[in-house]
Amino acid sequence: MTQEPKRYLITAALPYANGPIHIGHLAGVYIPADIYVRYLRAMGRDVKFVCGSDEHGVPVTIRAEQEGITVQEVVDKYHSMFENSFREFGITFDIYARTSNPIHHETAQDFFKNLYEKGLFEEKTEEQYYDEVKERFLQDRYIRGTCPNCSNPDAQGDQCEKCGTALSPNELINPRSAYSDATPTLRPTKNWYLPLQNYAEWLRQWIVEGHASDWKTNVLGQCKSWIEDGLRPRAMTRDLDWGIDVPLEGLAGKKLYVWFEAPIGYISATKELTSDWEKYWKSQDTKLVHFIGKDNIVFHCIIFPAMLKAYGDFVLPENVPANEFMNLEGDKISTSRNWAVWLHEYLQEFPEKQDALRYALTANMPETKDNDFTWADFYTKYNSELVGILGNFINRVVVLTEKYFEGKTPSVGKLQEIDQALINAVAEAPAKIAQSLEQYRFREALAYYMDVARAGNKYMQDNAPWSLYKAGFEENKERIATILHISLQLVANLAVLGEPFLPFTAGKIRTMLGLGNTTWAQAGKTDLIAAGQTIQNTGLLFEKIEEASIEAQVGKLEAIKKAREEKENATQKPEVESTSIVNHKSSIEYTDFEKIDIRVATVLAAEKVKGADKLLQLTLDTGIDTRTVVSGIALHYAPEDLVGRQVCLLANLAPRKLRGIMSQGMILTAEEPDGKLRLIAPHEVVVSGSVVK
RNA sequence: GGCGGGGUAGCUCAGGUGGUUAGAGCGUUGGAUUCAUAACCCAAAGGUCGAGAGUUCAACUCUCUCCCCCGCUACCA
Repeated sequence: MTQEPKRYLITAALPYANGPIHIGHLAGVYIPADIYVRYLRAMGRDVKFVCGSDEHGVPVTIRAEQEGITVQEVVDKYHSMFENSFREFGITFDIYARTSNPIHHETAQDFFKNLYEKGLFEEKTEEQYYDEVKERFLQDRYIRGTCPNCSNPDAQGDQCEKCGTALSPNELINPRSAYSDATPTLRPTKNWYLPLQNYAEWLRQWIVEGHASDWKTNVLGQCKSWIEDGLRPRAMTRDLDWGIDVPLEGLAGKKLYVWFEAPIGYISATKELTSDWEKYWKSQDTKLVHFIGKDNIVFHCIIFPAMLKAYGDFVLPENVPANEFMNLEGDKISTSRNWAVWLHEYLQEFPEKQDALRYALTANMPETKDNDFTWADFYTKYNSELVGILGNFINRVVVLTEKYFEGKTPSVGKLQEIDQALINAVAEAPAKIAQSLEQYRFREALAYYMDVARAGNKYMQDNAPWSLYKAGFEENKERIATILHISLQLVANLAVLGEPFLPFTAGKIRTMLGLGNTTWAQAGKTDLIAAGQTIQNTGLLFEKIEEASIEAQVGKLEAIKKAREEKENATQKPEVESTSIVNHKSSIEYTDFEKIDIRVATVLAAEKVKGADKLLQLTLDTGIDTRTVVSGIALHYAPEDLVGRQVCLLANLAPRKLRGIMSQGMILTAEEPDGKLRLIAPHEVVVSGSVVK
């Protein structure tokens, strides 16, 4: 790092092919990456910018089911949508690949085989939910059941869409397969795990010690937290239909874990791009930078580097400048709830306004914390900054040049102090902007860029060439010429420096000035336009946005919100009417209660769970069987006091492993306000197995 | 419950090895100006730097406790 890297490999997170690109993706990943890359290219550096669609995993299969089309159709649809909208938006990937490409399958399988043959995986056989009817293992999302939180009968095994609670399949009441409605059973299945704990010390040194000063605090903190928490083996294969086959014999229906193969997509995309790909991946003088959102930190900072290390030879990321999230009008962006500003829609509804969005999202980039995008802010930022400061400055220079010099660049005369001051300010700008960009401080870089335009406006105002013109053009001609000459040079700088941030605008300025492609080396110079060069007034760079078009956008979002609220009210309200009963949870029907099997059980044995301070392992006589239940009451009851006691057991709760012990039910307790737990039991001894209702 | 990040002007955010009047952009108000898309330029108002306690000659900056937001995670069941 002390010396300049020979080449750069820049990756942007692979967008997942189950929904369109929205402003959150842009602000978090694609805009910063593209700015960085455009800057590097302007610097004349050797850089490759790779990305592609991530097409495997469970959610695309769900999307296919919802839309009633094949999975292939889903990924094809989103892949081409991504490709088009990125291109139109000016995100300049050197290659936009896809993980369904054969070259990716081969690369990912080779990677797996390499680690497998070195014996770096742990094989583990575990119980997984299985659909006996369809004869397949069920991923979390394919298990449906009643949400324990809001009683939504169609909650998925990983999350309830209604109330947003994160779930695991065991939490669902009455779990059933999404395919067949059959009750899933547990079946053993073998999978391959990457023992991340073996890389913990190496990761700690590399990240916590090695990158303490150059990685962003949010990234560093998250990594530290993971490492100190203790890394565990992570399954690199899954029981799935859709994905890349595990390259071992006799393993039908087993695929590579998406988060194993997706980052390898960066490698296969580079392979597809150039036969020289190894130079970018295996030569230590390459600087690898991953642009991602904060949700991807663990995969890019822990898992993928561990994989690369395990394989050997590969370069590791020099930096992973993850951004936080962009909210929309105060609410979290959500694809499934349709709460987003979609790129393809924006491009259609605001034609030729790519830079407006690029500007708003860069100026407000969630670099250190979550940020909020509002249309009102977009509107004022655009009208007051892009139109008022940048566009207006350029326009006034061009118009004055037209008026006073027939649109030809006048020659520079004797410089005054005020001219020199501006020239100096312009000369300093590129280094300032570059330094911010090198540190991934995009907002700051953009602000410095705008400062150049501000300086231009001030220069105009202070020199007021129009006053000199009125006072007498002939006697002031040299001075007016000098002022406009310098102003035009400044406009040229706005094109050069603006290329990373506002590429479309930069292009338009170049056309006006008759500049060819520019490089960063030209930035800061004030001889970019020769005297006599004709300036073409090609019209305003930025037209004001009408309030109506913003109102339309806000209205669109309000409609979505209203529809959602109505839907929620409609599904959960009707019972609660003229009663004055205060419910802490939403009402349920008797049929909901009927699903619950509570019965009295007698404690046969009780012991503390090793290594857990809150858990007791209980053996219960339920009247119908003898079963094990793990309960978090160790702080409230001693094991010996429990033997022989009767307790109430929620008997049909899905089994769940706790501290390695399968718990087959739940003991009911009353929780006092101070957190003290008391067992619920019948007042008199009853027959074990008596039903509570 | 634990961990990580954040809580600084109306809005979006900078900043600080503790030390004179806490910064920027936008917004607001006033002024100046008219080349320019009522844009630009100048100026002002506006903050008990999440709350409380402590350390210190001195804290927004350090320590502790607490509250709120975002994320991760667990021995919630």
